[in-house]
Amino acid sequence: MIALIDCNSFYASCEQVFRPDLIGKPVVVLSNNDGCVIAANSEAKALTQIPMFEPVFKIKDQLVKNGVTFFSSNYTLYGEMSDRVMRILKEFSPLVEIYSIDESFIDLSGMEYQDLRAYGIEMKERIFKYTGLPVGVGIAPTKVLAKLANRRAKKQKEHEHVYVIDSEAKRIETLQWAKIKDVWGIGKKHAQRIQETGRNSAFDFTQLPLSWVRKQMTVVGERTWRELNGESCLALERLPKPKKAIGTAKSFGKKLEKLALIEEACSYYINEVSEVLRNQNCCANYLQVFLQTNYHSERDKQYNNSITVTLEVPTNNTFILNAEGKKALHKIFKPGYRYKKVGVCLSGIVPKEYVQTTLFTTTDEKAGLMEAFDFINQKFGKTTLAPALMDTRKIKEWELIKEERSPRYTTQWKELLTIV
DNA sequence: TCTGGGGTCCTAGGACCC
DNA sequence: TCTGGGGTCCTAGGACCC
Repeated sequence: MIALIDCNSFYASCEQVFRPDLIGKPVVVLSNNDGCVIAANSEAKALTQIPMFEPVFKIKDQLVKNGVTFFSSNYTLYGEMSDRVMRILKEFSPLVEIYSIDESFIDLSGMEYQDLRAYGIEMKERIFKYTGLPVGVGIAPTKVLAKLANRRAKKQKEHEHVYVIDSEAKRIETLQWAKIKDVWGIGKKHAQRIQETGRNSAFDFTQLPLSWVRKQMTVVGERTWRELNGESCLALERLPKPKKAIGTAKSFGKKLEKLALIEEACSYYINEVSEVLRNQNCCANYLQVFLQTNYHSERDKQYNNSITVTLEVPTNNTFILNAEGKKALHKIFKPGYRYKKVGVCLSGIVPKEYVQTTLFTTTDEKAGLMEAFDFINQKFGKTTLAPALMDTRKIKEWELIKEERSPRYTTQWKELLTIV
């Protein structure tokens, strides 16, 4: 058996833990630049029918009128709260697959004859007691069914956030209850294609011939079909897989026209992704840089371009990547546009030990430099050392807007919760 | 005025090899 | 008259996830 534990309205719940005055009140969390709604607690959902990813400017009046509290996203806080939850889950099973910031699959094999519902309730209660975060628990023989069980736990009040599929009758009942679009792995397009055949529930989907599923939905759809039918196809992953691509791209706080400012943002991103790459003990073969104007705007002239640089020797060296990134950016930059976003992406990722050098280059003589660089930044703070291009001395004109960010209660001494 | 960010996997088709 | 068979690698595009 497999359990799926996920946190209810995770970001909003994290904010409420440190703001008990908001318990029972509507709370939403906004995306970077306070652009869209990315999380809403049940009170907020009930009150205003807020569609996720709705641009904030369109609904701000409505939110204010209904007394909704909004927060800018505070990923430092959410990441650390997530760690706490995952650590508690490890007390319940030796095999925990962290699937996302707010959910994990855990292995319960060998426990089939225990009272799994009681075990699920114990998880839920212990997590709430230690972290203040509410979670839902779904337990079933396969991952896809565990996802559905979790959904049922959350949607049907009488289950009190824990639901176990431990019999054929419960499996069928749950499949009949679930809509096809609610199944994990079936998105908008496939749901539509399935509904066009006159099938609406997850159960109906399991009755479709496998040949049809395979043809329309590839092997991915076939696995979903089998998992729903009780055949496990998706194993739990003990270790996180190394990343195949590492990228970052963020919208600027305001539109930018000057190359120098875009260059600065680009170097920040390269600094970030190369650090992630080094933590994975890898090097990258390719560096992609892209640049975009605001495609929502009808008034602005549009321009999007990207360029992929093949590095002479795979590297994770911030300075080499920065120099290459700058050259690439100069190639695609065109003056006269109001730019919205710059992004970088490292790919062709290989383990450090496998790097193939050229005939005329020796292995990186300055390898120790990056180690020292990371060590110092870890000890004294993120950008204690940084490429000059980043110019960390001044206020960043391109920086994200986060007007309503809560304190980083759990990671910054200066931002600890104070009780008056 | 204002619209997020970071990923994965699969397939078809082209180009190429012997 | 009649033109094989078995592969690999790469990329773009589609679909999905949180």
